[in-house]
Amino acid sequence: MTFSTARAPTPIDRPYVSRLRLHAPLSDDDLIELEQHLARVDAYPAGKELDLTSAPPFFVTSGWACLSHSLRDGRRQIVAFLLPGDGVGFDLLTRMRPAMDVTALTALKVRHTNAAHPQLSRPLERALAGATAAQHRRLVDQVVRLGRQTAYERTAHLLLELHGRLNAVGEARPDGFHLPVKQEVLADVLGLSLVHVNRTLQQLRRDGLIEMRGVQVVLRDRAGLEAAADQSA
Amino acid sequence: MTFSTARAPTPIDRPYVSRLRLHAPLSDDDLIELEQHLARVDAYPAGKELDLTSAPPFFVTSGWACLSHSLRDGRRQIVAFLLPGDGVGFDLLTRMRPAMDVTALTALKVRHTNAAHPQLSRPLERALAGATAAQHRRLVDQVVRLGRQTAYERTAHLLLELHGRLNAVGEARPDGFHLPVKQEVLADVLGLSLVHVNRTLQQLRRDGLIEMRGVQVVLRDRAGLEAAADQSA
DNA sequence: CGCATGGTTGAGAGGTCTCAAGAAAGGTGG
DNA sequence: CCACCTTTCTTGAGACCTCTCAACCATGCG
Repeated sequence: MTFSTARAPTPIDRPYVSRLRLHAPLSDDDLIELEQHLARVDAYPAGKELDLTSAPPFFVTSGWACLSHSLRDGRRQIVAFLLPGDGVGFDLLTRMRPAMDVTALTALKVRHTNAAHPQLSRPLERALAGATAAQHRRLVDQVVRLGRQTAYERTAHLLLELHGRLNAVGEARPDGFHLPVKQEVLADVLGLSLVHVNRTLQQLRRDGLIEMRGVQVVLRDRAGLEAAADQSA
Repeated sequence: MTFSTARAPTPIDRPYVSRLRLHAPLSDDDLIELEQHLARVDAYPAGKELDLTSAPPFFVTSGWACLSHSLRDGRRQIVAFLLPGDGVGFDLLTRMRPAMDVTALTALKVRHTNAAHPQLSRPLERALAGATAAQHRRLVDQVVRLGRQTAYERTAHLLLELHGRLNAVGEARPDGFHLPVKQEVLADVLGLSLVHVNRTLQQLRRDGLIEMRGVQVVLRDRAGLEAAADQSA
């Protein structure tokens, strides 16, 4: 993956473009401007914790990361997944330092802005604000999942969320996606134990809602999943 | 409660001033400017749902409200409490409309800005951003509570959060505060059943951590509560 | 081939839920 | 000021969901 050409960015190489375009139309000029604000590329191995204290905002260009908080006794809650195309450090939530860890869940590549507060054009700002709003909406979803849904419902809902997000940046198949994290990580997102995540996934499989071949997830019955995920008022 | 005098605002009448001053120093001129942006006062009875679709941002001046989401089958999750001094609609989170309800939990008074996007001075903007950041931090706390803490821990943590927030706007005693909501509401915030909230509060009482005389909560053993609330990494 | 890692299974314990009823508190009209 | 009614809190008992502990299996890799 290379970032040397500023023109004609392709969605594949630039997931953040796909992501931003969901929230506001961006002209070629906007994209060129965006590229000019982007500089340094960093890569991290899976498991590496990122230090955000002094780093400018960045976009995830490939791989998965997470925002998490750990309790004294080792319990960990993943607050949000950071997927390709996601911006980190642009908003107050992801710039929040104290007591929040950002960890690479897989091999991770990120692309930093060259300034802490890049001065962006209106459309870019609007797109970024839209992406931030979407992130906040997902955080609310996460609260509802953890507070009021069963393991089965939570899992169905999360799988749908992940598929939707990956699909938006061209990283999903129409009916499935690559899930590159251990069940332990799913447990930490879902607020469940590893064992129960395993059993819940099996139940979803037995019910014909999903299929899992290794790290590949197939959403076999989307309507069923959506019914299980509930969450609509 | 009157809002007619623009000068010499007192923290009691203007909880949002206390709140904002936590996050940035504000001069008298800043406060005068703020007052000029504030207009209409609305009052709502307990239980009333607020319509944010077309309303400009506002501050809660007295009473409690909440941001919540309900599932089809009636389960409700309160995402955040809105206490006196809290701003609503200034940031992306609380401006978020679809599928989020804002409900008055007690008799409520709010003070609207007269514009949807008031143009504020630097210090005011900084203070508002700080308040928003604090709100996001609390949302993360909420995720951790719901995902990884026991009923006992959640409850202790919430009581400390509420005391801290009320204290910051002068609505708490040093060792306690007025808790104007039913246990059912606490249940919906804590992701627990009403019955279990009741039992958990009793356990906290039996352990000598708190005291509850009607709606008055006394934090009898702050160190014990903090230990129980854990959540520090 | 053997180890390491991650997934799967079983069994029992524990936390939390639901249902249901009884006590306390608060408000209202006589 | 009391009687009554409603709301809220409290308590009990059993069911259920999820957890922990502890193996065992599958896969991949040196």
